[in-house]
Amino acid sequence: MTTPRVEADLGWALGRVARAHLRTAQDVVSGLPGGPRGYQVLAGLAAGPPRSQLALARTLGVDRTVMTYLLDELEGAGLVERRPDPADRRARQVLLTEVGSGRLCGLERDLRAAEDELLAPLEPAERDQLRALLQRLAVGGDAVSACQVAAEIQEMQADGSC
Amino acid sequence: MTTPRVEADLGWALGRVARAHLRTAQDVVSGLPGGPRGYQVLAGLAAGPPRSQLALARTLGVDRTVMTYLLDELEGAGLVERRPDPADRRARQVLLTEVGSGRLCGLERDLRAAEDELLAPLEPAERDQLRALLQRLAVGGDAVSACQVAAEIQEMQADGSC
DNA sequence: TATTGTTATACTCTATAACTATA
DNA sequence: TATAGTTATAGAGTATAACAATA
Repeated sequence: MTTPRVEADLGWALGRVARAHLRTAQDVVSGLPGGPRGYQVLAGLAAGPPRSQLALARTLGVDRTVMTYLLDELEGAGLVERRPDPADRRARQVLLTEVGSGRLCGLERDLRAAEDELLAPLEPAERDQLRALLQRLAVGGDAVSACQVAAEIQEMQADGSC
Repeated sequence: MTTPRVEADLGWALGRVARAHLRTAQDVVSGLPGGPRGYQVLAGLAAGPPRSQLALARTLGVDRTVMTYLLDELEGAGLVERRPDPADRRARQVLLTEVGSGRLCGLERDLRAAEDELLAPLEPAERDQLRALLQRLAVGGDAVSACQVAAEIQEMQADGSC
């Protein structure tokens, strides 16, 4: 054995890849309020019914206090809109504005390109494998949800909706 | 489309999985100086020639100033040892102590078990796939290095060295 | 002049608790 | 009593610059 054993560690590999992706994403979304997190908020709002701040925070894996700051910035930039939830006056619905929707489309394209560069060491089929495996883990291993997500990605690409 | 589009995002999936792994690792290595980072230092020292603090910092992807604090703690706990490099009096060689080596073995076993739980949604073959793909990306896509790492993992497990 | 390791400082994130207004 | 959102504060983690010793 000549190589340090840490390279066999899943946590080490995950950390390195995640950090590398974060650096890439930061470059791509530079200027966007909230950085990569801000992008994820926009993506979390797209293609679905309006969501509460709390629901959004949970999908993104951040505290609800962080969501307040993020949305303050994004709303200030005119990318999202907060409106009271008619069904529950404690909650607020968050929506993507026209501007935000357009911005999201461009960012998704740029990010996809940057990611392909990041995944360059892998064959195209392997990249899809990695995406699929990580998605299944991230959605909680629920095979049905994972399958649904995969179908929607294809749909999205076929649509040309973005 | 009913599910938020963020779930199709690689950065989102990577982030969620990496955070989940970090939480798991923090539980497992609780009490170890430096937490998961401290474990990675120990793993980085195992099965190789003594390494300088800077080399170690680079593999772990942290600043060299962080390495100083980490090693202060680990050395204080008697897990590693710093000695002057006879070939370069600016540098210091970092070595695993007997205690550190033993501690590492136990931690590796516990971590492996915890990781299997984390990867439970995937079939055994898929877990290996994911590990392999992430490793190849993390070592920089160098297929030779990646292959070497994979061989060493098998060797390690066959060895029963830990 | 560049590099290794150390120290001190500042900045960014994150976690926590407290507060309001609703349910 | 519990929940959604906000605000303020403290802590961890990280980045930066400056320094001494050596190459």
